[in-house]
Amino acid sequence: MTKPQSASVKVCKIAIPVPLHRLFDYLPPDDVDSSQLKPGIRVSVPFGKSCKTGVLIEICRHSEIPNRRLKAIEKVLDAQPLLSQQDMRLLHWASRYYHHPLGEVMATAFPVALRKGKAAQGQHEKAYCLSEKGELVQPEQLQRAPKQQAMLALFQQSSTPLNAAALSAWQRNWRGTLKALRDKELVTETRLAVIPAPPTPAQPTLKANPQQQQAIDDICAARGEFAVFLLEGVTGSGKTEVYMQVIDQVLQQDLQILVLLPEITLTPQLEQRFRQRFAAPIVSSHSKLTDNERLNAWLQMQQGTASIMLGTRSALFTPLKNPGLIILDEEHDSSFKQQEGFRFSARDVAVVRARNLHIPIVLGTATPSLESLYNVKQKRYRLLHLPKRAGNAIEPKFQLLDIRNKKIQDGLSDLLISEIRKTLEKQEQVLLFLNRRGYAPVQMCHSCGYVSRCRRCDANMVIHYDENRLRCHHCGAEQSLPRQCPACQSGELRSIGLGTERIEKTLAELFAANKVVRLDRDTTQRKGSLENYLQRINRGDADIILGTQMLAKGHHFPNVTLAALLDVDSGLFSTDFHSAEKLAQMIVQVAGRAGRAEKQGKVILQTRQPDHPLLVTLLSKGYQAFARTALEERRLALLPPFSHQALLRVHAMNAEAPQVFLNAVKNVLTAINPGKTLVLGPVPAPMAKRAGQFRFQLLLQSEQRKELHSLLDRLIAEIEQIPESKKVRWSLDVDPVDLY
DNA sequence: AGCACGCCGACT
DNA sequence: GTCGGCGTGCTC
Repeated sequence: MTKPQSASVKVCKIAIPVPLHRLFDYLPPDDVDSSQLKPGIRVSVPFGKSCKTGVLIEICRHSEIPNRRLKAIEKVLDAQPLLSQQDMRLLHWASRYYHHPLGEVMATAFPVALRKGKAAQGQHEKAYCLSEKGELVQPEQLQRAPKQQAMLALFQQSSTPLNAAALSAWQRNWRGTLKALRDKELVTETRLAVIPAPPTPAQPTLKANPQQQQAIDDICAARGEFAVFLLEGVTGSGKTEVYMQVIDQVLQQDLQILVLLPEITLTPQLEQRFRQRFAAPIVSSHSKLTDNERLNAWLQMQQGTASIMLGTRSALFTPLKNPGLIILDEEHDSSFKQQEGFRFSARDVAVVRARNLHIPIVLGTATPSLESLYNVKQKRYRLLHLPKRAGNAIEPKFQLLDIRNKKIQDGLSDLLISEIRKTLEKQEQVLLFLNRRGYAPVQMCHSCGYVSRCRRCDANMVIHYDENRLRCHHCGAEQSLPRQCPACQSGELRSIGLGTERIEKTLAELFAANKVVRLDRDTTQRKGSLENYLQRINRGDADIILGTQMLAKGHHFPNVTLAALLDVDSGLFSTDFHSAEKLAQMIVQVAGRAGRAEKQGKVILQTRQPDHPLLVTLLSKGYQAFARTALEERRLALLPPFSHQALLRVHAMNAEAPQVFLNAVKNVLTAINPGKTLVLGPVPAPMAKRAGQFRFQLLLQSEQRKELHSLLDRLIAEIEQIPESKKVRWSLDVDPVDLY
């Protein structure tokens, strides 16, 4: 039985996570009192053939859609909105600023469990412990089942119940073994309390040096008001200590702290330090946790039962019952910018969030982004500078190693090899950095020149000898490694270029007596394996550490005294104007890994461009000087931050459609453009074909942010009218950081 | 983005 | 004769 529809029927505007720039109208559910329909609650609605979880935005009297076509909300999921009005405002702002559909923006504020419509209730996490029987059984009694034997021993050694995360860290396929032990009633299931056990006694705070104290005082003086601090300090300058002492004071006011970090790899380390220090509930949120773990963490911050959250980019929108402070560490790191879908910058949105909440935010880094330095110049951010701590590590010595016309074996020059040997003889560790994984980026036939290209991308397949496969790093396509040239059937296939896997094999030959550890996405894919490697390295159970990006991200390797970047040149010649900044940050960050104790470190950069101004300025005058020069270049070229950009990206299966569409867009733009905004393109994307899709882009640039944004508003309305838009998929990237 | 509908090639 | 390829269109 349905209610008679009176003239005063209300219409609910729902934000649904689909890439469409509009809200969807629904009738209120017939069994629910309208007082329960508060903006911000989640609702389940029929959408097309399926059901989706959306957020109620507003209730109005009328709909543009004829009433008889309206469907009713199926279910109200929340009694109260889970997000505060301020956070809803922030999401509306982000949707407008990034010109991204509100439904998708709203969805990113919720953990996956809530996006799927789960109730906003904490889930007690499953854990396992020994049964009474299990405590008595000797593992040796399970002779015919070595895996069960090992797991039983693990339980007998552990003083606490083990959860899924702990078991995964122990072994990848633990579920089968666990089931066998539970069937034998040696292990039983328990539930872990949501709130962690009473924390360990807090460690005493260290005595801050004068500069640290100044920073702490400045930040604390801004409590309860909006202020942005750029905390610049090289590795070893004691940034974390500043964070912790400020956090301590915020905790004393019973306020919460949100700490954002670039990658999950850093979270466990910092979490451990925080747990030793604070007698306050700490939760973390990153992609290696299960949906329920992340839901629990989110709810505990929302309800105020946890005081500190450590999380990655997606933790930015975690609701805070009593917000007190936001800390964003490694602010220069480009992983704070989401690179698909809702392409937001967690750093920039975090600043806006702090402003809305009237709380301070601290951006920490050893290598500030040019945008942040510019904001300091504009007096929008306050700079706090921590010099290197006296008595701590000595500045590493840089050496530009000119490898032109030098003998070089798989990317390692003779001079570098002898430096490595010298370091190893002193029982010290070596760190080698190459930002390319796999064995070699190209496989080529020596007799006919055939190259193994990806069928779906404008890219070559990368050789992975370890798995005996060819892989495309852009679409994930793979095939087994051919033994013969597929084109001419000759056996002369060669590996061209370098990857970490190849260097690893060369190092194993050159330094057969030493242990080499390779850290890249291929070797650290498994949960907990990076932590295992890092422990190994710090135990001294590794002599040469070789790896990609992830090496440059803040890990402490106290015994490394030689760091080398095997190929800096590939970073020098990119079309993207950000690349110089990224390379400089990378060099400084890698250098930060070397020589941290009393031993002076050495940093070697292999290059065929020893006179390149970027390298010369950076090495002779330091990062600050480099940044000044780079900013001046941006100013002269009117590039960001001296102008503002938005990139319209388009892709389609059809090769012509993207360009045809963008030409039409350009025509529209010339008609509505007030004149000062530059329209550059359309041009093919740097990788014109990727995963079978043809890609084009159009860049808009303006000195006035307002002008750019009002143009984008009008453009989006017009785009939907362009007939060609139906044949392509398009998206906007506001403040793009890389043009891929 | 999903998802269904719809019209043309290689299979039982 | 059908299964299924992806071009097209729609979602309140």
